[in-house]
Amino acid sequence: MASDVRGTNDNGARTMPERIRCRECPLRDCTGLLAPDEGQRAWIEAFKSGEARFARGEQVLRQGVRATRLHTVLEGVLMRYRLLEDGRRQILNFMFPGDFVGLQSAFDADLSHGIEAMTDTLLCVFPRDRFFELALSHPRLSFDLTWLAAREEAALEEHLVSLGQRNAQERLAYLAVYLVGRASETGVARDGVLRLTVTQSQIADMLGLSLVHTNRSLQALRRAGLVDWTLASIAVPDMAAARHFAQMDGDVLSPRPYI
Amino acid sequence: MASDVRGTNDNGARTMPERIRCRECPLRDCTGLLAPDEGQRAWIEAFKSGEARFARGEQVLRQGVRATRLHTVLEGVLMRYRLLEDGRRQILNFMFPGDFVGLQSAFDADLSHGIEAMTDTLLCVFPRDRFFELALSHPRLSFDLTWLAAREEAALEEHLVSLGQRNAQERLAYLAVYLVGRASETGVARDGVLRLTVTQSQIADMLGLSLVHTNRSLQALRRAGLVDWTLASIAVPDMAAARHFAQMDGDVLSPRPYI
DNA sequence: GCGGCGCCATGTCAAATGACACTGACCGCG
DNA sequence: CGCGGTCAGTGTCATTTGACATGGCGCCGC
Repeated sequence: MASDVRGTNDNGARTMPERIRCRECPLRDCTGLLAPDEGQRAWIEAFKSGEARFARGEQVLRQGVRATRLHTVLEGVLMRYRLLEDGRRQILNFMFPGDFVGLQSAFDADLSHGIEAMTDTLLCVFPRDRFFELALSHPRLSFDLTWLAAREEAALEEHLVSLGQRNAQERLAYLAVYLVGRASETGVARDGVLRLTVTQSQIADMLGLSLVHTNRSLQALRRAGLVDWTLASIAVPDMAAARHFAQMDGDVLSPRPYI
Repeated sequence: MASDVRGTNDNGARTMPERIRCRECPLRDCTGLLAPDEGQRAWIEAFKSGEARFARGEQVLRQGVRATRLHTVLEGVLMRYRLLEDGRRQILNFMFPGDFVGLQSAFDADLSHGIEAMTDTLLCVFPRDRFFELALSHPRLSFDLTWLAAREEAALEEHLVSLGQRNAQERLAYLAVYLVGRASETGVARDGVLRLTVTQSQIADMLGLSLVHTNRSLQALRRAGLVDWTLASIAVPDMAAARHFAQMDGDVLSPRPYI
């Protein structure tokens, strides 16, 4: 990777001039994603300003600052979180390949959340300045963004149901199913196993549980054979059973567009 | 109202032929809203198919069915909720004048949530069929929808932070501040008092608390002088104090566009 | 090999929250 | 007027969840 370095952005991450052509986009063959047609690809290619890499643990966007870039995840997994003044942290969602990162910063002044890489990550970079222009001149693009925003909204709603109505074990089962599902869609996981390093502290901060209680509840789920979640991987041996345990109704997955 | 009845939709609500011209839209002078310009107004007027009224307690859209209409709230307050199979209910958000109702149904098959009127309500009705066509031919409209979706997303994130990180009293204070704020923006409340009938059971279902605990925590807040929330009204005597108590940082309110 | 660090695990106790049963106020209705 | 329904409020007790303290284990740098 070191040989790729051509510059450094404000976060210290490696930024590279555009190298991947959209027609060779790593997302193009992903089963869960709906590749843009040739016309759209041309607009996107014109919009794209380059790529950026981040290592696990690095901050992609910081809460409270005004971002100048928009991103699409090409490879890797990220998380979006919100910090309270006294240090409490709420993880809002996880982002997988194809997700559009930073829509909020396209509209708003300061970012109300931060974004951190959970794995080494490759992002497609767009300049914020041209977003307006592009969205207004390319309705299809704008439409797809609306679609993505609606999807994200639906995911947040699910999380909200979890935090509001499910107990600790149900939340954990829900989150495991959600993550493995998202990862499978996007080619990051297969066979109900997701190799991703998530600490129990991150799980706790996502689900509104204490660290200790998260630990105990994870063990209970493991003993029950529903979810086997270790530091480096999430395994859901029986998806249907886990979904039923967490009271998740069938949510139909339609392929997502991406920018 | 009875004299206005011209037809009945599948929910039993009164539907009327279009009577309000967009240029006389009740939203046009609302301080928190950004009225469309003349060009946009023309598209919207062409898109609009009529109006609908609902009384408090009526279901506007039912969870699990495919909706055929999209709405903009003209007058009144609604709530969006999600039911689990065993009867648990999570209230996801409240909708105020200017909000676009049913974006999800523009994309997805079945609705993952229901919508219920909290007050008597007047909605602007759009046919779902033409949504695609219109969004693709009018980028500005599509752009505004993205904007609205991003806003809704931000609200859900706030709620998520509440459920995940705040204790019962903080949640209640947060919700009171949120509701009074939204209502003030949209002209429904003034002077930190919102006259809106919300039962403690609804509050509990929004905040993931039991009914009893909601009751006790409300009383504690009342004794502390932070929030006075009764069946028919929500009063926040000192907004700054309540915001601080709930650890809400300043969120800047920019006027919302509407369709 | 040693110390420090990050993470998981566990024991004990306390606090927050929920379940259940009941009361009283209010209101619309016949 | 009584009746049933809805809703706020309370008392008591159970359960869930959190706080704090501690130990173990693998990893890494020195």
